[in-house]
Amino acid sequence: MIPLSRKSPVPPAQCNLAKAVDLIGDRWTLLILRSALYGVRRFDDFQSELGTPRTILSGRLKNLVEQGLLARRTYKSEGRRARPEYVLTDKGEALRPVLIALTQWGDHWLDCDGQPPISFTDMQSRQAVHTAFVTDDGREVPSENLRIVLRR
Amino acid sequence: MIPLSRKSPVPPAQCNLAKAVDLIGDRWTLLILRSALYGVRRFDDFQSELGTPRTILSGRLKNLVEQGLLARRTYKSEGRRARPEYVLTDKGEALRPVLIALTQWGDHWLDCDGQPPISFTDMQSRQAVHTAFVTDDGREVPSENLRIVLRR
DNA sequence: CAGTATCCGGTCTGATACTG
DNA sequence: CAGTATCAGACCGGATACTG
Repeated sequence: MIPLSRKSPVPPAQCNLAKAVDLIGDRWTLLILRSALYGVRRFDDFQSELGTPRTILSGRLKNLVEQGLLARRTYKSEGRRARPEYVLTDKGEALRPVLIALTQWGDHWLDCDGQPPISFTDMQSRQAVHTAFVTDDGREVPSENLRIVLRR
Repeated sequence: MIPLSRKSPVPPAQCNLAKAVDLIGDRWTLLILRSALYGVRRFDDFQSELGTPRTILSGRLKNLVEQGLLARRTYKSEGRRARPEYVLTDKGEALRPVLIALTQWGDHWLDCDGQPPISFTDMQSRQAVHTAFVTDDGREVPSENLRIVLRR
């Protein structure tokens, strides 16, 4: 078990986790990003899929654009009217591991009865994939073996 | 870039990500779990570290206990009065990879100026560690190579 | 389609104070 | 220490209606 401690090694205010939570820690934002990671780009597609009130969705998208997780672009296919679309930036895409890790956690711990509705495999080997900690030379490290290193 | 899609392959309502967001998707809960992962266990330690209003903290802890992420126990060291403490369950501990992945995302994308305040190494080899997707036989898979598999 | 404008009711928030 | 009680204000969520 984790040893008792009176204080975290890094105060929460300095921890970027706190900032990340400010950004994406609400009921809709993570779900919007989920949809975006699956390729949804248009206002009404987000809206009908998530059921988000339009006012809220509008605000969340605006905020995600301001924060640089989504880019608002104008898309025009021939013979059709131009439409805005919201596509993930690199910064937004980089959240994919977080979202997948959380999804897998939910599949394992929140939905014990059935099979998880979704899983992930390596396109090449077709093997199942899970999230883990690895060293830079590719060895997997169990989470009990992690040590925290502070910068001074 | 992610191909355009009108709908996610799994509707959000069936996705356990949505349930997970309901559980931990608010300003305080993730931060409480962060502290817990660092070994904080006591009400006032959470409170003074996070600055959470006591009423809120009380409610969040209660909720986390109900959901099975924390267990409320009574701890007594000799010569001292018994105290309640909140310790992570296995279910709560299992969120560690999610929290670390999000922390590392924040360190990389939110804090471009400085060094990240914290990093993680393998206790044994002392090498730096990052979160990644791996196959069951331990090969790392880049996130572009993930394929979604739906259960029918 | 892709939004903005408004409005109302509810929840969250945070401060203060009090108890075992 | 570890909470509960109370209260005012901010913010959020959802419905409805209206525009380009």
